[in-house]
Amino acid sequence: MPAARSEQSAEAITRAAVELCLEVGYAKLSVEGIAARAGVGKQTIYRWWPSKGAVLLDALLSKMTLDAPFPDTGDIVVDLRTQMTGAIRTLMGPEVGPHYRALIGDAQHNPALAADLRDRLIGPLCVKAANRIRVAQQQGQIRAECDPDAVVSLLYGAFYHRMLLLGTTADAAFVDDVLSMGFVGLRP
Amino acid sequence: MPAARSEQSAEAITRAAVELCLEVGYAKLSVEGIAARAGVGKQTIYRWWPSKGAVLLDALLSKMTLDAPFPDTGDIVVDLRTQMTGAIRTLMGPEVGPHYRALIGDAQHNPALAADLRDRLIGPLCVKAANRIRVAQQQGQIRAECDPDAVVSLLYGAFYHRMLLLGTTADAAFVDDVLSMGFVGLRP
Amino acid sequence: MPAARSEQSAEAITRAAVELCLEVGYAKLSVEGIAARAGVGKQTIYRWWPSKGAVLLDALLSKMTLDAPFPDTGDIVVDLRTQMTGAIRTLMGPEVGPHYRALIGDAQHNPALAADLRDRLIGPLCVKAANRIRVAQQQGQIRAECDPDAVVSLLYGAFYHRMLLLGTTADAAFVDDVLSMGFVGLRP
Amino acid sequence: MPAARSEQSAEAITRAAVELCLEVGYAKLSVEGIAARAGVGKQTIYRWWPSKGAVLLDALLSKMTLDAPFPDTGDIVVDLRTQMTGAIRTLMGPEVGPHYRALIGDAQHNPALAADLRDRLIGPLCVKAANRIRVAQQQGQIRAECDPDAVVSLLYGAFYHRMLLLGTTADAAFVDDVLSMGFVGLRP
DNA sequence: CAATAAGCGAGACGGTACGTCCAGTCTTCTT
DNA sequence: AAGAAGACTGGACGTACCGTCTCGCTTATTG
Repeated sequence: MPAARSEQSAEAITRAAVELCLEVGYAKLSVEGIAARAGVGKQTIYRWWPSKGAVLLDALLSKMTLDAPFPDTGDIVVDLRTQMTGAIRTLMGPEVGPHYRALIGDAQHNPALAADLRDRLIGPLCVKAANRIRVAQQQGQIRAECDPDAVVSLLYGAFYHRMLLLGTTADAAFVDDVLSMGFVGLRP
Repeated sequence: MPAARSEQSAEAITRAAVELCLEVGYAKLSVEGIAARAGVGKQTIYRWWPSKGAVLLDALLSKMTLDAPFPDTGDIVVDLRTQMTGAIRTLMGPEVGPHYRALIGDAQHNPALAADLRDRLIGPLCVKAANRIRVAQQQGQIRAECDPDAVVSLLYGAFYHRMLLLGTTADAAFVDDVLSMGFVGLRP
Repeated sequence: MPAARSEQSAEAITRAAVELCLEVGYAKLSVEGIAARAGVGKQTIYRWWPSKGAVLLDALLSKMTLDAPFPDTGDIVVDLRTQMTGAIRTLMGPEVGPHYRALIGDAQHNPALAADLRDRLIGPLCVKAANRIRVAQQQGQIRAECDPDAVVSLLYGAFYHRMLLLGTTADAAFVDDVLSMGFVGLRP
Repeated sequence: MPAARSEQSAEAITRAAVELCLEVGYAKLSVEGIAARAGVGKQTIYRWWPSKGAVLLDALLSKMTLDAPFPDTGDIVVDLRTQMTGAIRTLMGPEVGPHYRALIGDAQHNPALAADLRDRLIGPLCVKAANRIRVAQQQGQIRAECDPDAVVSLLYGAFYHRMLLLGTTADAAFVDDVLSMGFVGLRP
C-alpha cells in the first residue's frame, strides 16, 4: 500500500493560501505562489485540489463551525437575528470576509468551484435556515403561503446585495432593518 | 492633428468580446483573444480600456437603455413589478445575463472594475429605484421608517441571491413572491 | 537474512525498457514509464540501476554474446571482414541498433553511463580487435609501425561516422570498401 | 508591419547558452536557465529555436568560419593534414569541442536536431572534403575506385571514434598516423 | 519456528523544467 | 496621431519526471 497523504503539507498549503490571499489579493493569488510559500511541490497541491479557489474554500471551511444548529428559542425573529448577526460577523468579518467574497466572485465563472461552494458552504446554510422557517410556519409565526426558500433569498439576499453589489458591509442595525421590513412588511 | 478614435474598431472590439465570452466563457476570455478576433492591435484595446472586464461592461451598457425612467403609475407595487420583471428579463436573460454575472464576479477581486460597474450600471439603477421608493413613502404607500436604500437591498437582493449564490434564475412568479413577502410582510 | 533480488522483476524491467524505447524513443523514455510498464515500483529500478541508460545497457548486453573470441583464421583481412560484418549486423541492426545509438548519444553528456558503456561494451570489443591486429603484425600482415589502437579507430571509425554523423547504415559492401582502402591504401 | 527580431536578445541568448553549457554541462542545460541568464523571456527563445540544442548549434556556427574553402595546394595529403589539424583544433578544442560532442550526442535521439546539425555543419564539411578528394582522384593522387564519401568516412571517422566512443582527444601526431595508414595502407 | 531483515508494489513528497498562454509595454510601418 | 501587427520581458499555468521517502505485504533465512 502507498504512502498516505501528508497532513502536515495540507496544513501548510491552506495556511499559505490564506496568508497570501490577504497579502496580495485573490486575483494575484497563484498555485505557484502558494506552493512556494508552503514549501511544497506544485503537484502536491494539484493532487488534492483542482484550483486555488478550492484550496481557499477548504481553508475557510476548516475555520468555521458549520455543524452548529440553527438557533431555535421558539421565536423566529429572535432566532434569525441571532443567526444573522453571527453569520455577518463570521462571513463578512475581516478573517473570512474577503476570502468569501473572492470565492463567490470566482465561482461566477468557474462552475466546478461554484458547485463546491454551494455543496459545502452555501447549500447547508440555506437548508438549515429554510428548515427553521418551515418550523416557524407550522407554529404560525410566518405566513403559510411563503416559500421557505424564497424567504431565505429575501432575508439573506439583502446582505449579499450590500456585499457583492455595493461593496459595503452590514451591521447589527441593518439586521434589525431587514427583519423589521421583512416581518412587518413595507406597507404602512 | 490627431487621428480620431476609430469607432469602427471600437465596435469590432466590443462585438468580439461579447462573442468570445459566450464561446469560451469569461474566465478564458483574454485581451489577446479579443484583439485577434476583432482584427485589431492589442494596443488599441489597452489605449481605451483598462481590462477585459471594462470592454465587456462597455459592450453591455451599449446594449441597454439605462436612461429609461423608473415607471411611475402612482402604485409602487405595480411599478416595482413592472421594473423588476423587465430588469430580470434583461440582466438575467441569455443575452446579457452571463456577462453581467461574470462582471459582478470579476468585480469582487478587481476594485477598478468594481468601481466602474457601480458607477455606470448598478449605482444608477439603485438610485432610480431608491428615488421611486422615496416618492412612494411621501405618498404613504411605504412606511416612513424604512430606509429606501435598505428597501432596495431587500427587494433586489433576493434576485441576486438566486443568481450569484444559488446559480438559478428568477421568473415573474418569483417577482410576485418577493413583492408579496416584502409588502405584506412575513407575519400571518 | 533478507529476501534476494527478484530476477523476475529484473527481467520485466529490462524487457519494458527495450519495448518502451522502441515505442516512444530514447528521449521520451523515463524510469517512471519503465516502472509502470514493468509493473514494478520505481525504487526497485533505482535500487539496481543508476539511470535509464544503465537499464538499457544491461538489456542490450544480455542480448549479445560478447565473449565470442575475435575470429582468427590466420588471414587478418578475412577475419576483419567476418567480424565487422557480424558486428554491423548486430550493433546496427534493427534490434539493438537504435538502442546502441541512443546510448552512445546519452553517454556524450553522462559520464557515468559513458564509463559503463566503455567498460562493458566498447572497451572489450576494441581490446579484442587490437589484440588480433597485434597478432597480425607479428605475422607480418600489417605494418609494424602502425599503432594497433589507431588501426582500430581507423577501420571501425568509418562505420561510426556513418551511423552517428550521417545517420545512415552500412552494409557488407561498405565493409569491403573500408578494408580495401585501409589495407591497399588510397594511393594508386 | 510588426516589430523586427531583436538581435540584442539573440546574442544574449546564444552567449548565455554557451556559458551555461560550460558551467553546468549540456545535460543540465535548460531553456529556462538560458532565458534567466540572458535576461529574456522563455517565449523569445521558443519563438526562434525549437530546442536548447538548436540554440547551441547556432552559437557554435556563429563562432566558426564554415565558408573557408578546403585547402588545395595540389598535394592531397598535405591539404588533408592542414585541414584535419585545423578541424581538430576547432571542433575538438576546449571552446567548441564539448558543445560539439554534446550536440552530436543529443542528435542521436532528436531527429530535428540531427537534421539541423547535418544540414548546417556536418554536411557542408563532408561535401567540401569529398570534392577535394574527387579532384585528387582526377589528378591521380587517389585510386579511382575509391568512393570519395567512403574516403571521408574512413579518414574522419577515426577522429570521431576517438572522441565519441573512447572519449579521448586527438593530436597532430594522430593526424599523421591516420594519413599514413590511409594512404600507404596497412599492408607491409 | 518465530523474529527479522531485506525486497517489493505502490505512490506521495519536494523539486526542476517543460512548452504554452497571456499580460502589458514597446517598436515599426501604414493609413 | 491612431491603428495593425507583432516582438519583447515576465509570470503563471498544468504536466511530466526526477530521485527520495514512507507504507504495508511477502519471502527466506537464522538465532
